[in-house]
Amino acid sequence: MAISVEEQKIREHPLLREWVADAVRDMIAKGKLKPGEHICETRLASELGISRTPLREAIRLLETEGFLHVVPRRGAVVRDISIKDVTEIYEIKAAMEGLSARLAARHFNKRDIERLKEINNELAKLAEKNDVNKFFKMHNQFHDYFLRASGNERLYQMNCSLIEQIHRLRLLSFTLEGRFEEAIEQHEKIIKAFEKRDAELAERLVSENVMMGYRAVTTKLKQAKIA
Amino acid sequence: MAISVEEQKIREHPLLREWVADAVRDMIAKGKLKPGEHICETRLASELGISRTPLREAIRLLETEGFLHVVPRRGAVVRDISIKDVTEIYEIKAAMEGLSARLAARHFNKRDIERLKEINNELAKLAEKNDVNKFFKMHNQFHDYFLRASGNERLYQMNCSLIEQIHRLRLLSFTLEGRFEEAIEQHEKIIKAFEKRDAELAERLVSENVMMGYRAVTTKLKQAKIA
DNA sequence: TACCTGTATACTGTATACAATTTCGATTCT
DNA sequence: AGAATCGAAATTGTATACAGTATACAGGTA
Repeated sequence: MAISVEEQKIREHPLLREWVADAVRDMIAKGKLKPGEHICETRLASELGISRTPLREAIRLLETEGFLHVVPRRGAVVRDISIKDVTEIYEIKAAMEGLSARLAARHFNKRDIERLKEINNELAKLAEKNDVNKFFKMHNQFHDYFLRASGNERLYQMNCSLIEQIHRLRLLSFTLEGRFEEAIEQHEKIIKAFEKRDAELAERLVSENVMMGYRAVTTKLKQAKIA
Repeated sequence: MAISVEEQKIREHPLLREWVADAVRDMIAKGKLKPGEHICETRLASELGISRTPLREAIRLLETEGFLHVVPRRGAVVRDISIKDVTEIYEIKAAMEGLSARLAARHFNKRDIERLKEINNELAKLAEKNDVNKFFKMHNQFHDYFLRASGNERLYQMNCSLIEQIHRLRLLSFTLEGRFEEAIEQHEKIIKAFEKRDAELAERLVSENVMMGYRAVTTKLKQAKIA
């Protein structure tokens, strides 16, 4: 039996503002809130069955996350993601993930390398099955591994909030022909760099890997714009 | 005649939440709110002469900026900046500023180079006068120049909110013996790299320049901890 | 017709009121 | 004495009320 919306609010999120932020992000991802659309606090709050206070606090969060653009006394509008935005995000992402690889390489041990190999093997299996969703999740785990291992908590958090904005686009990009194999191949090279304890090489390869993701995403984006 | 606090709130900031955020940041910087100290919304709001609503919205902002740590249903505490935090921030800052230099180098023209030289000349003059505050401001302008010229708006914004957390520490670090000269010298090398249109070199030099700032800050920080 | 201008309406910004939770001290029990 | 428990006070979370501002539209004027 389905649980009520009321219960759901409490279950995963002790705080309404976080539940609301997730809900709004979801509405944007699903296209229920369209780019450029103005958000009326009164209406949206009543639609979500809450008051304006937690919604407004969620809006502040979504603003810093880049989902909304807020003009004083005019309210929030859903930000459109242009190719320019995607470029900006990927430029930063490449630098940050590259940095994390360099930092992580300094104290990577055999166990870490093994774990990366395991993940990449899993990716190979999922590629065979052509399971885009699971591949995407596992792929993120690969990258998360050295972002976390970097030991720089801020780096990890900032990267998370950055890629959340392009979550959907990234997912979509994995439906491109040959995308799986390309990623797995590059991951292998990255693992080898870690094995050689070559931090600079790892940094460069990860950066390049990210920028390959960028090309995939923009390819998809252009396809979508035409269609 | 001095204008009232009420008027000041409106004058610079059309929005109370922004005025409040500035005020709280200032209180933290001035030590009026100490690290680890719990923020009581009711009390602080009345102290500032406002209601809890805009204060709460400011708290959300300051949380993402790293000034406060918020535990659900327990409120916000002022975050202490440890050496670990400073390290994290500088690692990211070095990568981001380096990136901005590389990006900016691609479309830097003679006018841009001239401007950088001008700033560095100003810095030399201020160093002579030993004017720490003005030197600090002008120094920031130097770095802001290519952060803006990178054309990556997010990069600029993210870097701003990052260094705001260590504003005071950075200012303090310029009181170190030989810090002025060191900075000016490195700036000259950076300018030369831009002149040569060597983006990679510019990136590396800027990164190194940032990490030199890191060493200066940690030196001061350790001095302060002992004193 | 094009352009003001005034007014009604809708919406955001701020304050206040109420509910739920946590904190802390007094009290009791072991 | 120390641990456990209960309850009042304090504090956060949420809802609502009110005030000020922006928007849209009708009517008037050049």
